[in-house]
Amino acid sequence: MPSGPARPPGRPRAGVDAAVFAATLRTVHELGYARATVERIAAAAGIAKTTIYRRWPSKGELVVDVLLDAFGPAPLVGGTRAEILASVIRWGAAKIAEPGVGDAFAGVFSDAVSDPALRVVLSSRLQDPYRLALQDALGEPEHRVLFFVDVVVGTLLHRMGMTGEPMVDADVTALVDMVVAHFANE
Amino acid sequence: MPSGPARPPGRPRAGVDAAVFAATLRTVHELGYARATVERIAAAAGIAKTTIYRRWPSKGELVVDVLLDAFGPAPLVGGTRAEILASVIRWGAAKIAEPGVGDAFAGVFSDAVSDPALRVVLSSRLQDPYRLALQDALGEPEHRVLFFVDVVVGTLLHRMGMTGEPMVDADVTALVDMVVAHFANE
DNA sequence: TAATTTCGAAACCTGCGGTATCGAAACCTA
DNA sequence: TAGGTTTCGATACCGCAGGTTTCGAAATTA
Repeated sequence: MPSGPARPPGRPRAGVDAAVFAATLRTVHELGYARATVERIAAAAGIAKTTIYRRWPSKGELVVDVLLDAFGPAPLVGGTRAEILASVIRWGAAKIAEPGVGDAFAGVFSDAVSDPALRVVLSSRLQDPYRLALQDALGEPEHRVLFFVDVVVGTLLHRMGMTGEPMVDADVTALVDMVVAHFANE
Repeated sequence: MPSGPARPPGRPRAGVDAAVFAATLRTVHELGYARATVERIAAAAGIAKTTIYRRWPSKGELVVDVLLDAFGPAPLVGGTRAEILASVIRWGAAKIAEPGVGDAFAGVFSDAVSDPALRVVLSSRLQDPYRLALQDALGEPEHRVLFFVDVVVGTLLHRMGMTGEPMVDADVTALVDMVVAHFANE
């Protein structure tokens, strides 16, 4: 028998992560980021507020985990550099357009502006994995990929923040054209 | 006699706007947007918190006025379309890099994400004047200029929000190159 | 059954945006 | 100088959200 680490004594943790993630997106989508209080999210997930704070140290870090779960790994397969760039931009735009995802992203980004600790979490846990994967897939230096992320994510979030609606397809296409023309030169 | 509107009776309003604007930028620069409370801003300006709330209905609208004062009119003089685009991008980047301005911009933008009323104010009082001036100077339709603003402001604010520092000159140049190549085609 | 760990419910603290109150100060008119 | 009007400063206050503490009940192992 592969005697894995024996289960420790005591009541086991309930598997509530998926329910909390879904409840967070639903609540943020319905009420907006600021009115989606931790207490309301817990109620929507059918658990107690204290259970959330036992797993996540702050609302911001909870939302970072929600976004990691919502985005998943970036699809970086593709032929030419232009195709890779276009597909990752369209993938990001589509994810941000999903109910609650854009609001959650803009909200946690906003919180991070005044919270250096959260900014580190956002940068290291959410941005860095995609940045490293892009550096690898494109063979670009770090600062060029960081600029790419600033342009794509910044543009999509600015539209979301100013209008409350995700960017329409025609403008996503313009973004793809502009960015690909700038980065695809070999 | 040019009987202008006679001064109404009662104690005249003190001219505190300039002091409040400066105190807001200073406080936001030193403490960040969230910790720059209205009470601290008032203290830095040497006035009472109630005096601020007599003039501005909310912290968000105060900061919008601060930004209007800090940015001033956009410099849209210039020869070619490319020159106009480049100069307005560099002007925006330089303003956002001024102490407190970038933090205040990112902060009020963040607040607007969850506050539709503030979003309307931000859009109509801050974005629209520059958008209209750009439409006029470039002869571009509204949706193209809105896309331009999303790209430029979104990129600059994303960099500011993720790193806490304004965008360095080399990256501003890359932004200029990319946007000009996309928009300057006649 | 005893020990251990998590859960839920509730009370609680802190800080901030925003409001209400009220006496003092500054101005105009008579 | 006196009276009316408006703004100012100080203070207390309210609502709400993030986050903490407490404690008894539930779920598991040994």
